[in-house]
Amino acid sequence: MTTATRKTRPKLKRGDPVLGGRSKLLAAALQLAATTRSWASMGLREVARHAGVNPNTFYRHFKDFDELGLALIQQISGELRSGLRARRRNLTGGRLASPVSTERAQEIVRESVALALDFATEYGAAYVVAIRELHGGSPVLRKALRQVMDDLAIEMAEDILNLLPAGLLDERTVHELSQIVIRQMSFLSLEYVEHPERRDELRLQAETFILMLFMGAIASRDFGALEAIASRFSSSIEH
Amino acid sequence: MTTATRKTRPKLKRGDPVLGGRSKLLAAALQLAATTRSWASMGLREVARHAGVNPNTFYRHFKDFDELGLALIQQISGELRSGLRARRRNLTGGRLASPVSTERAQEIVRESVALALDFATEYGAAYVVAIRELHGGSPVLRKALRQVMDDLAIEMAEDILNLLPAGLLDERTVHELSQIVIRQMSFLSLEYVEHPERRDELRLQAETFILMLFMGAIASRDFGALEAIASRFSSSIEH
DNA sequence: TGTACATCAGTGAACGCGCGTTCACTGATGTAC
DNA sequence: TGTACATCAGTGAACGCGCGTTCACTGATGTAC
Repeated sequence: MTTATRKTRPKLKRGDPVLGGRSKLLAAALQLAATTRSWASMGLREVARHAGVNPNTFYRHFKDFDELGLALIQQISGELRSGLRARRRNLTGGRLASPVSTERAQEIVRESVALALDFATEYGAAYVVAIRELHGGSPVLRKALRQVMDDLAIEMAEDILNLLPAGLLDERTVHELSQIVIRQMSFLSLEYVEHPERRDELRLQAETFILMLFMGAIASRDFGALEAIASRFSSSIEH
Repeated sequence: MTTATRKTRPKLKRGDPVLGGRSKLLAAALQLAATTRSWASMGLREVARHAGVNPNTFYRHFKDFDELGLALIQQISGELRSGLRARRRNLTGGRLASPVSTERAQEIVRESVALALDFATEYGAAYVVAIRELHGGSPVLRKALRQVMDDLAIEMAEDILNLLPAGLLDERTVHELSQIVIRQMSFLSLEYVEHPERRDELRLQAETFILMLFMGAIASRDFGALEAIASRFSSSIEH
């Protein structure tokens, strides 16, 4: 062999960001998946190239792409949930009084939606990839991502149950509504990441949707009263 | 060259299904995309192999995969919409009277949800692929599929506007609600295609969701009445 | 009704390229004594 | 505190394979006259 010019793990100067091949690969895969095509269509060499790393380095850390994907999901969902938890403490200030003030409810919804959109800004690439792969090709990733969504829904349901006057809506209903809201918000967040200039429109749409859904749940406890409201707002034109 | 055994277009016997290479490729691509991986990760040769056709035949009909995908979308969305239109005529029997009967509304929702689920059964593979590629890798397909969803929402909004007592909800609101319902139903339909045994559960969830959403829209026209309902159902335990 | 010809829809062979994976190697880091 | 050694995280070269694409060809179908 000639005089060895073989590259090896480069010496770190003090203060350098410690980005080993593993982190580089994770970041490169996320970025590629977000900007280019789907997870399944990425190539090992392509990711390694973007990470500036030998293709072989992949095998040092991951068995296959699913494993890399799971690592990414674990990392980011962890950040996201701890971040959500921290910021949520600021806005849930004790249970709502009964009779519920619609204004106060609107305020809470507004803050929560803003929170969700802020996170979409912060984790744009991850959002895009996560929602794509939620329906995507790999069953392993799909399952993991559904779990993340379910966990979010469960936390949201807990918050709401703590917030609503006791007895107004039962636990099961609140959990189902939370799931629906989380799903819908994933749609809207994606739309927002792709078109940030439509923030206000999307924000308003989300707020209205959430309020209507919960109001409907409450109103459905008294069909009679609801029908009375409806008849007051219908024109008398019939046939 | 030896005695030519080169295959060519096989002679059709009368009564044979006329499945040219084009149709075979469309069917094979749909099936592969539904059962295996995502659109972007399919290969030309792979699809041709499944179609039992020379790889080259692909180029006789399509420039690339986007073109094949668009052809598929056009074909299936056409079938779906004309099918929907036909079956819908049976259930929209004139405008609802005012005061609205909650029972009659429930009935209509029930029939509509059943209709949607039936179509999901019929077009299972197409549903899976469509919803996957709605967030998928190809911008061309994504755009086309969103258009399909939007068109569905528009038709749904028209139906609802014809059904509701005039003046109860304005056009814009109904259209937004329809969009939300279509999105949510796409989620639930996918779940249904993957777990047909959960039909009843999913059906009920869909019906409840739709009713609550529209009831909420109606109830939100009178916050005062809504707050009154809420206070009647809240426990007196507060703090 | 025939006939000449263009177009269509298929074929097989061949190309070069990038891919995933394996191999043998190497220097830095961590650990037992 | 040194030292010997195992493990870790990286390297480059090489493999065989499947891929997309191009080429030249062919028989069936449609069309103009």
